[in-house]
Amino acid sequence: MYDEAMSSRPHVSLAQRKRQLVSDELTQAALQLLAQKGFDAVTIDEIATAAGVSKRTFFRYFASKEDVVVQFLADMGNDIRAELAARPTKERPSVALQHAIAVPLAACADHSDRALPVVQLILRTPALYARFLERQAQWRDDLSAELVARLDLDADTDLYPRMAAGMALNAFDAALQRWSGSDGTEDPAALIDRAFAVIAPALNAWRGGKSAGLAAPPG
Amino acid sequence: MYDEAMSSRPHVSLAQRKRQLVSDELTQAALQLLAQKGFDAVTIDEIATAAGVSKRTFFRYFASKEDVVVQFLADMGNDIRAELAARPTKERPSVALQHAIAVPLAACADHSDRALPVVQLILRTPALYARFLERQAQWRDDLSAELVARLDLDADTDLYPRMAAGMALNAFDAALQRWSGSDGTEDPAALIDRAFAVIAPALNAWRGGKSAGLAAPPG
DNA sequence: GCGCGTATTGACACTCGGTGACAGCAGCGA
DNA sequence: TCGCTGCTGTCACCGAGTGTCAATACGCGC
Repeated sequence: MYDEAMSSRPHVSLAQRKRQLVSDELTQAALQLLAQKGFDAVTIDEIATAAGVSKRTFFRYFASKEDVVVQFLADMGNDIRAELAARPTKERPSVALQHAIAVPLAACADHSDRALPVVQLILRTPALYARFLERQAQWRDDLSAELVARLDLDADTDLYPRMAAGMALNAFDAALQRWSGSDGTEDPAALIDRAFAVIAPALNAWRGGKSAGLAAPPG
Repeated sequence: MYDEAMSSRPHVSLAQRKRQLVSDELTQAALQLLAQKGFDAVTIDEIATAAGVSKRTFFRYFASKEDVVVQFLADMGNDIRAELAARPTKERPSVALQHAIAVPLAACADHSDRALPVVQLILRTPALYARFLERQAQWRDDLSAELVARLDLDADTDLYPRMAAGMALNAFDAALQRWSGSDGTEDPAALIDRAFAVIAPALNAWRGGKSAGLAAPPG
């Protein structure tokens, strides 16, 4: 994801690039084997051997078998939060959240040749899907915290940020499932549009602050 | 959960009750040990031995270590869908869904002496939470199907049922987390009320048929 | 009461995911 | 060149989960 090779940083000293190389090799070998033979039919020994390292080394790079796959989409969580943080503070939550979701998703869909098989593998493999959902829960907490900061809310009492983050990720999930189910045919941006059309009334109906004031969101 | 012992069914022949007994013993032993020592610190051998059976027998009753715990809340999914199906067809989705969530949750909170520790264990243990989310995803699909039936929608094109089910379970999850975090102090019904107050605008803004509503938020 | 099919169980062996410990080896600065 | 550091492979190990098999207990027809 990060293209450090381009900028001629002096301190990516050999060892670091070596490490990155092993990691990439491992990821590539894992994704290929898993997508080809199915999650349960591939042992970690196979993956490691295919990447030219030992099983022990595999676990020095990834915490679990699920991790290799889910890690592939891991950065998206950070991207979503970063995207939200980058939106104008005054922007309505629905718009900010929609962009925060849509941009990384579009970026993912842009390399659909690599991303689509991974997404399909995740959505079809219960163990992977469970881990994916677990990670989404972390994203939800992150997004919620970001919303609390943006809107100056009280996280301990207000249910809005958590629900809003949940709804946004719900839209993300639905779009991802449709996109994967259509083998990449359907347009992710359009799907996100439609999903947010459903949840927008709730996102925008929020009444700011602790007071039960009816102040409409800035628009 | 099911009280078959009361009705004098002739065909609950000994073997069946024996099986139920072992299952209960296993569940009880597992929940006690896991809540006491933590999920990872307890081996299946311990649980099985505590219940007076072999490790092999444990796996004849539960598919995994996570399953013993999550199974304890498994029926709630069916209850939620049944509750939704039992609501008047003409009732607004927000009201029907709120009842469908609130009733089983209240039933759960009624035996908080048993349920609370289990819920806290699940929410605090990543592996368990992941499995719980996985199960919730199934509930979401079930609820979605029920909504499609109730509202006579087209499941293949309309994102509303899936999003609505997701939002409802989002409310469920948020309420559960608050309830667990407050050690059972907060009132689940009130939490559900507040959560549904957030999502209701979206649930009610649905416009029947295939036309996707892109209207501005109410107000 | 007696034999027989069926279901349940414990014991054993095995695979695989995952971890700790240790020794060997490459890079890099003094 | 020495020594330090980080990465690696090997080995031993534990626990989750599964297949197999013999033994046992239940239910049923006789």
